[in-house]
Amino acid sequence: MRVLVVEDDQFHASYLQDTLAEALPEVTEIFHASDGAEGEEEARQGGIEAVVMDLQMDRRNGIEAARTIWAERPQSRILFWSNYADEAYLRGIARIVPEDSAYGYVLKTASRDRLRLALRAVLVEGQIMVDREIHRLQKQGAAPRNRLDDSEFGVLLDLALGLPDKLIAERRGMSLRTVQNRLLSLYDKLGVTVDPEDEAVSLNKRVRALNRALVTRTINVETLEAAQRDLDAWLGGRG
Amino acid sequence: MRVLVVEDDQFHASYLQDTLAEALPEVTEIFHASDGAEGEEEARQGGIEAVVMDLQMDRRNGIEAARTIWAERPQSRILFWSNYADEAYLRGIARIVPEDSAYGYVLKTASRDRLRLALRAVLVEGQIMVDREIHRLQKQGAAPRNRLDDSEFGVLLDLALGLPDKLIAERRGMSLRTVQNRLLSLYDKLGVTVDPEDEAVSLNKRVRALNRALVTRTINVETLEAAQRDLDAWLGGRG
DNA sequence: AAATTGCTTGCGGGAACCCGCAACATCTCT
DNA sequence: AGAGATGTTGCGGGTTCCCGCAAGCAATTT
Repeated sequence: MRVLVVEDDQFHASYLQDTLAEALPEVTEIFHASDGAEGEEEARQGGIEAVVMDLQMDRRNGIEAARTIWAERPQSRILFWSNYADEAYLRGIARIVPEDSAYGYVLKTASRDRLRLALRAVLVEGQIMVDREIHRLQKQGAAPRNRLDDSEFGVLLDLALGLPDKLIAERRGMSLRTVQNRLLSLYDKLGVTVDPEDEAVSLNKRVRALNRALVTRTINVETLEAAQRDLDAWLGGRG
Repeated sequence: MRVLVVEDDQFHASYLQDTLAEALPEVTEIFHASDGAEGEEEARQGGIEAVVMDLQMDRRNGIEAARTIWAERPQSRILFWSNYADEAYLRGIARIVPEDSAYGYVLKTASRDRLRLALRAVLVEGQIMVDREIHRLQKQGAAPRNRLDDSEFGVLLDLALGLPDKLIAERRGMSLRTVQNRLLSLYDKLGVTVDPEDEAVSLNKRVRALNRALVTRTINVETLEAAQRDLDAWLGGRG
């Protein structure tokens, strides 16, 4: 089996390669790329179907790279391996994973044993495996009705880009008032409230919503950058 | 010499320790902490005056840890060692470094040689040393008049927290209109413009400003969290 | 069939924001 | 001392935003 490691940190890369070689005897060759663009290229060249992918990388991040790899070879097995358990990454991945592909998500802080297990489960056995830490994150939101649905999340992204209500409405095919309703529930779920204590401080809701979404790790800067590209594309096919 | 390494990534930590031991013969003991709070504690215990400090850490980040270390022992020599060249970190550091302390800033992508050099220059020789990559960042802003001055940066933080003009004015001791002027120059410098091309899209300036500040790495999420704490303190002492 | 619940949409008004205009106050340069 | 250059402040008005209110529509319950 030929495995591609996409990881820009040299220490993590070599650790991964060591663990791979040691834990999976069926691995015959290990390729390496140090950013997303290079990773796509390598995957294409090598006819690779098993990938371990870092998420934060400079030129092109792991999610984008995974998207094109899956677009070209949907049966590829990809194990994501990241420092953070941001919900933003989960949404990004959930959005691009093909119908029945194998993938996994492990934190870099996981023990070597857990990494070995994930490597075997995803790359060899073709299972789906998500780190417990992360799964917890998904659930916790569900309890206090804090979880955003897709439509709210979309509006959040548009808001975060700075679009005015009118444009959001046009883009999402909703009426102005409906967009505003979405915003209201967003404010609610993100905890943008008029604290009964600090009655005095009334905040700018829009900015506050973006702020909260960031500090709760609902979105991150990379999400913003990706959303901006989508927006530009949409504006292009319209103006 | 006793050196403290504050770094939550185990690989980076052991790489640092190796390099330290090998490059600085005058090092007699190496202590290790894996987050800021622990780092402060260790520094206190060990009577440490030379520190290598990661910036992104969970419980308490490097800047905050450095602040308390310097508060307790201003002559401490601290080498910051980080993945990113965010302007936000530079400002954070510039804000807390005591009058004539030795410090340095090296990127994790720097070569081993450069790291060795920085270790010696800062920890042993007591020099100030900033990675070329980062220095470039500071300059580049200066050319096209993009650089924010301190007063603008303060207003940016308040804006990012969601404060309305009136409160910003009160907090910064400026008139309402002056705050708005600051905002105007902020919008200008951050590139929040009405693109003559896309005349159609008029954006929400405030949100857009925060968005731009984030993607240009002028501020980051940790900045936001720190600013929030400051704000809470200020609100507390006001009633 | 009627009632309940949930979502969308229009209307309207108060608040906040953006910003041109103009009057001053400082500081600098000649 | 006089002429700019730069920064602060008040005023006024056009926008956008926030959101209560109520009417309409669909799905589910009783």
